[in-house]
Amino acid sequence: MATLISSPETAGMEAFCASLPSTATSSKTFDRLRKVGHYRKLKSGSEIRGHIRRDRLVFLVAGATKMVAATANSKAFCEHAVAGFENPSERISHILAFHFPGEFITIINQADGDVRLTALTDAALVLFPFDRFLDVAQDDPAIIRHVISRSVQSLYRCQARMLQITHKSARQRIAGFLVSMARNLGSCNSGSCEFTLPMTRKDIADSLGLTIETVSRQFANFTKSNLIKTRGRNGLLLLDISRLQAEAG
Amino acid sequence: MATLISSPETAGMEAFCASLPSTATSSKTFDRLRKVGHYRKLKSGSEIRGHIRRDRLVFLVAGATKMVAATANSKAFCEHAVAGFENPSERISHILAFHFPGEFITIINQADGDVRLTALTDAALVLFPFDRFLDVAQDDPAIIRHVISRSVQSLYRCQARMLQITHKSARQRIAGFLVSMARNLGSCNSGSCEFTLPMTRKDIADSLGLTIETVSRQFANFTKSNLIKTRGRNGLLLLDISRLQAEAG
DNA sequence: CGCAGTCTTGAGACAGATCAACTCACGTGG
DNA sequence: CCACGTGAGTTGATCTGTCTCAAGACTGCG
Repeated sequence: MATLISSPETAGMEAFCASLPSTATSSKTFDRLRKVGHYRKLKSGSEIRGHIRRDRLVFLVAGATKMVAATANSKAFCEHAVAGFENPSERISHILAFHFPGEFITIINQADGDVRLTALTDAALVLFPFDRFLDVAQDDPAIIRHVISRSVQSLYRCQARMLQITHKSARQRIAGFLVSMARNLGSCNSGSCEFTLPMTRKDIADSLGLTIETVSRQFANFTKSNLIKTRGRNGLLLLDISRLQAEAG
Repeated sequence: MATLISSPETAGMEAFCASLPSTATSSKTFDRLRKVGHYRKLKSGSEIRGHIRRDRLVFLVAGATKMVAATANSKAFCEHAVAGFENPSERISHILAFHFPGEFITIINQADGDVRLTALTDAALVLFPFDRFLDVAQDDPAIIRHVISRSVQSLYRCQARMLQITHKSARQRIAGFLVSMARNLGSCNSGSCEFTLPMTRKDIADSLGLTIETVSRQFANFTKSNLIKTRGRNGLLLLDISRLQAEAG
């Protein structure tokens, strides 16, 4: 059990295995999963493309990522070439989710969906070809259930977010976003909490279906209401999470 | 193989089994699934509550259903008592999805999510306790993969819908909705198509994040544009699905 | 220190929500 | 079979929140 000081790679795999339910029968399964998985580091801003041939299951070890979807008509994306040449059609991009350490991410290779996983900070992940992962997981009831359970939870969260986006005001959406970030980045559910946002205003806007201007205005409003304080560009101090929670509705 | 004339119940189970991938090994699995599943008819308007103890997997044999989510603050729903006593807070309800024959539906028992499955028409379904379904499916690689694949697809569709709802105009959303209904209710992807909508304008509005008035106005607009014709309250004739598809963007 | 890009702030426009009145479809009971 | 009532749907007038366009301020990097 006591592991020797391990290489980053091994450490990543260990983190992944630790997140799975540990059953008596599964140490062999873990070994097999280690062989199928591929450890990888991702520099901030770099990405995994959606046009991969096979579906992938990704375990996020460290850092933060976003999943970006481009709609069909805005497909004429520049290839991220010079970085910052804002194509007007880029306005129509959308962030499906942010991810934090310990999460499973499913990248599926759907016809129209040009989906990309982009690192918001330097990140470490373990990549599995989906079918090969299943080949191994098949033999371990606990693991396969874990994967199904995660998948169902993702669906549930997606639906909850849909509710949020559809029937809530900009102020409510931002409040909800901040509470969620407090949980993910500051591990707090109440009181006050300080952390650094890994994403830009545009990322926030794109994930909530708003514009950067509206996001900025709401940050200003919350500051006026003494609910938050901004620290430079990305630093953030939430003063009363419970009240923010209430604002989110 | 040649089945005797079967009771409705048996027919329902057969329809369910037929939807699964048929592998050589699985006839025994089917028998076991039949034992775990519970066939049930649902009268139009009646529902399966979310406060069930265990997660459920539901297979829709016939009819149409909607999955309704009530947000936390509108929890003071009247218990559907006299049916039609419109509580003002009912405005804040949302339809997560419509379902049509052949679909798998997952009802999860989440803390805040007061989720209900309601029949839009008389419907027939097969209910499985999720964990018992998995107990059986576990032994059949093809089936467990099928379930995972369906689940992942649901997630994908949810994300696609999120895109739709977030960045599209009312006209685009309705166009997309109509095309989708043509596929589900009329089995057509192009040309013209006639069918009866099983849901009300309010259902449509709630599923697209609009108001009934806006939905109504868009129907009127499409009629003026010679894209659709309404036949009474629920009858609908789509005149040019391709053009509607284009309108959806 | 200066530049580039992000973020903030303001003024105006517009899509869709809201409020309100009206019409119509459909089922019920005479 | 038709008259009637009720809830669904339509249509119109107005209002509001968010987007859009535009200018300016700040961060953080080279």
